[in-house]
Amino acid sequence: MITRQAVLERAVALASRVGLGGLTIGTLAEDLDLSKSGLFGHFHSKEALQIQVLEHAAAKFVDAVVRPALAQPRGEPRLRSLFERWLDWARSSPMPGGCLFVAAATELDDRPGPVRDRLQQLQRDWLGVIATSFRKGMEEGHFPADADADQFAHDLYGVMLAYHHAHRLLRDPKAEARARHAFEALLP
Amino acid sequence: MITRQAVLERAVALASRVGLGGLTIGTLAEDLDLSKSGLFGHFHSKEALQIQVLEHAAAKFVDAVVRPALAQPRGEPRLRSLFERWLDWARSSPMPGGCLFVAAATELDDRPGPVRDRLQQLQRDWLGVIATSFRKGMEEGHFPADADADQFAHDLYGVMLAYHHAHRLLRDPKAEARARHAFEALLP
DNA sequence: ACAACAAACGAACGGTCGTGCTTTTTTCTT
DNA sequence: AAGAAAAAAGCACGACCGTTCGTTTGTTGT
Repeated sequence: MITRQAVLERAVALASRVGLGGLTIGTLAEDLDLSKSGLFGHFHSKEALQIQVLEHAAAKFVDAVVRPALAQPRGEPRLRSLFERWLDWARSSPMPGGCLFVAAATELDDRPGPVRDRLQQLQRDWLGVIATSFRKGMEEGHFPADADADQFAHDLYGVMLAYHHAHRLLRDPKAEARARHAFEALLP
Repeated sequence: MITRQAVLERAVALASRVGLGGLTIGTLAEDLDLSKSGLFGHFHSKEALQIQVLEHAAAKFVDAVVRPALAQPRGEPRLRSLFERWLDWARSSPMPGGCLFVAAATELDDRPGPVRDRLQQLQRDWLGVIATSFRKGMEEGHFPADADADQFAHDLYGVMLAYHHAHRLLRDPKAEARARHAFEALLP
């Protein structure tokens, strides 16, 4: 018997390469040495599978990026940790095709439905984590009191997206250095 | 008879919504009131269609963004024009699903082949246009002499990607204001 | 030992995919 | 107006899609 966790683990890896839409029940089943119908029984529709893939990836993301960063001192060190751990995440072996959320964002941005809705919320949450961290930094006096935390979160995510683009599509060896440079320039 | 230009026009619009992979010969044919095989005859494989869609979109991009901006005075005004026209482009009616290149970038970043190669080159060219414009600005004395033009191009594209994400996935009404704010903060 | 249960299977369904063939229709040239 | 060339249509193919169904297998509880 195969555990649901193991299925989702493989599914996340696969979806990071081919997208949530390109993730197919047949190939995923074959990948797990399972019959199509046997796998299908675990979830009861492809849409349900996609959503659970998102949830699983989100849980992994919290474990790999958010929670460890929260262990850092609030303010700038915590923000820096969030950023560095996101870079690791986007290159980590369980995500061989790059960050699943980045791929899904452009894939689903025009396809209404529960999957898109869930992704939207997850991304809002992520931006919220960044903005909240920044606000804590303002309270600590690390950043000017009139700074805009939501704008910072937006801009920082832009740095991450630019890294993803340079690293994965352009295969630019300088991508990481560029991202770090952009991060430093962003801190007020 | 239907002109190749008209076919590609629709194909670009369709692909901007469903991606280059999601663009299907059947739906495109139906969309054009054409038989599948009749349409297929124009191109001789799906891959060829995808590449020509990229080429057509690139030609439109040059017309809508690059060429008009080159008519502006070199340096900062030209960069500003590039940026503003890119914002228009990403919202323009012929691209109802957002910028095709942004969608294709995450879709193809893990799928080797001629389509990916072509897209890679087009994106390098685009970053090159930005960097060159920035260098002209340095010559004009608009920017510090020790600035890094390639880094600027990378960062500016990050601003654009963040806008795309906020506007299209999150449907954030402030996306445009955020993008403009980020642009101003980026200019050295 | 036996019954209850869930997990996995194999086969099949209606669809759609990309891609070849052959035939009809339209367009262009003389 | 006639014939050549190009465009579109029609049809069929094998492959894969998500999904359903009935059956087999293996585990668990009594």
